Amino acid sequence: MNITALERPASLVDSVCQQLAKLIRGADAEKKDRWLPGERSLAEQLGVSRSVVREATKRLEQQGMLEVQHGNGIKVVDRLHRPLSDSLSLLIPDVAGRLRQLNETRLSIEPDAAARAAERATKAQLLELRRIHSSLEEAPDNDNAILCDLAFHHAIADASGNLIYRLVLDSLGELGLASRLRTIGRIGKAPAAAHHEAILFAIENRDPETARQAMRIHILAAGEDMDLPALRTREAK
Amino acid sequence: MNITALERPASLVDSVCQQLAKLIRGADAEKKDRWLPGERSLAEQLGVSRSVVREATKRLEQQGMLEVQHGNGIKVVDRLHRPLSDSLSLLIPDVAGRLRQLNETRLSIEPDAAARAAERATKAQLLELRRIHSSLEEAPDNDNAILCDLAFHHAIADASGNLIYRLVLDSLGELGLASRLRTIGRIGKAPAAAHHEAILFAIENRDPETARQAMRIHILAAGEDMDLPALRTREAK
DNA sequence: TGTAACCTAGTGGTCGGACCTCTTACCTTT
DNA sequence: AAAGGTAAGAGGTCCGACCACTAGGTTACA
Repeated sequence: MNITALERPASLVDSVCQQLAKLIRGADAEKKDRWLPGERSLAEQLGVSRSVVREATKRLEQQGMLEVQHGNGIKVVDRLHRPLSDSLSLLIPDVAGRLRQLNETRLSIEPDAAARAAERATKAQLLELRRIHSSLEEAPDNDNAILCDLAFHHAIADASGNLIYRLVLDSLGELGLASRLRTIGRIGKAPAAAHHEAILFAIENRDPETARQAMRIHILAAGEDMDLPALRTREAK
Repeated sequence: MNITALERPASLVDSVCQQLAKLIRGADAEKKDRWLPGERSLAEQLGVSRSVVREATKRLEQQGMLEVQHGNGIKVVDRLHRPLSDSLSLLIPDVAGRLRQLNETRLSIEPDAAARAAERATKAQLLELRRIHSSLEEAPDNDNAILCDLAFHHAIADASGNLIYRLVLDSLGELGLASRLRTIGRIGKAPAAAHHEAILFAIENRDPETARQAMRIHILAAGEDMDLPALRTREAK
C-alpha cells in the first residue's frame, strides 16, 4: 500500500467562506439589494462561533463580494459594481487614457468571448440572449438602451463558458458603462441593435469566426475616435 | 467658517493594518526570513485586543504580505512570492476548469499585449525585456526559470502601454504561476527561451503581427492538453 | 397635522480569557 | 549520533460581555 500525504481538513473559516461564496453567486443578478443574515444568526445556522463568521465575512468583504456595514448589516455587493481592482482610477488618472485602455482590453476579450459563446452556449443561454436583444429594440430611451447593451455583453461573457471573461468585464465596472454610453451616443440605438443582431445570429448559427468579427466591429464602432495612430507615433523614435 | 465633513476615526483594524504594513515595507528585501511578534505580543504592544491583531494579520495575509502559520508564527512573505488574488479559487472550485479558463483568457490578452508592445515599447522597456530574457537563459533551475518567465510576461504587459493588461494578468495571480509551471514543465526551459526569443525579436523589430502570433504559439504550448474539442462537443446538441 | 426630537431594537466592533490543536526545539534514552 | 518523548508557545476556535452605530418607530411640540 502506498503512503500518501493525507488531506488535512480545511479551517472552519475556509469552509464558511466557501459556503457564503456559493450562496452569494447563487442567484446574483436577480435582486438589487440582497442582505445576508446577521453575524449571530449566521453563526447559529452554520454551527460555528461568531468569530469564525466574522472572519469569513471580512475576508469576502476584502474580495469585494460583501459590504459589512456597522450597525446595519451585511450587504451582497452587486456583481456589476464589483471592482477586481479598485485602484484603476488611481492608477490611470486621465479619463481619455482609461477609455483607450478599456476599449483595447474589451477588443482583446469580447471577440474571443463571442466566439466561445458560439461554440458553447446552451439553449437556455441562447434564449436569454435573444430576450435581452429584443428588450434593447424596445427600449424607450437611451438610458434603458445602455443597460440592455450592458446586459447583452455580460450575457455573452456568461455564455462563453469562461467565468474569467465575465470577471474581467465586471472589473472594468463603471468605466465599462462610460464606454458603452459613448457607443450608444455615437452610433445610435438602431445601429447598435443591428450590431447585436449580427453577433447573435452568428452565435445562434454556431459560427465562431463570424461572431468574433461582428463583436470586433461593434466595439471598434465605439472606439473610432480613440486615434490609435497618435499613440503609435508617440515613441516611433 | 466652512462646514466640512469631519474625518471619522479609522477602525482599529485599519490602524493596525497600516502600522503592520509600514513595518513590513520597512526593510523588506533585506532579510530572507522575517517573523513578526506573536499575536498576543503584538496585541500588548499595540494596546489592542488579540481579536483586532488577528483580523489585521489575516487581512494582510490575504493580500499576500504575511503568512500566518498555525503553531509557528507570522512570517513576512518575500515580495517575489506574493500571490495576488485568491478569489478565483473560490469562484471556480475545480482545478482543471481554472486552468482551462485561465489559458483561454491569457490567449485573449497576451497576444494583443505583445502586439501593442511591438508598437509602443520604449527603449528602456526593450532593454528591460532583453535583460529578463537573458536571465531566463542563465537560470540555474526550474524555479528560477519560472520566475523569469513570469517577469517576462509582466514586462510585456507593462510595455504594451495598457495598464489594464497588467492588472488582469496580476489578478490571475497564483493561478498564472501554476499555469506557467506547466509550460516550463511541459516544453522545457530551452524551448521556452526560444519562444521568448521569437517574441522579443518581433517586438524589437516593431512587428506587431509576428509578436502576436509568437505569443499565441507560446501560450498554446502550455495549453496543448486542455482538449478544447472535448468542450466544444459538450453541448453540440 | 406635520415635523422635529427622542427612544429603542438590532446590527457590527471590540474586548479578554478560556481551551484546543499544531509546530518547534530541547531533552532523554538508546 | 539517532530515535523518541516532552513541554513551551504559536495560532485556531469558542464564549459572553459590552461598546458604537444605524434605522425605524414613537413621542412631543408647533
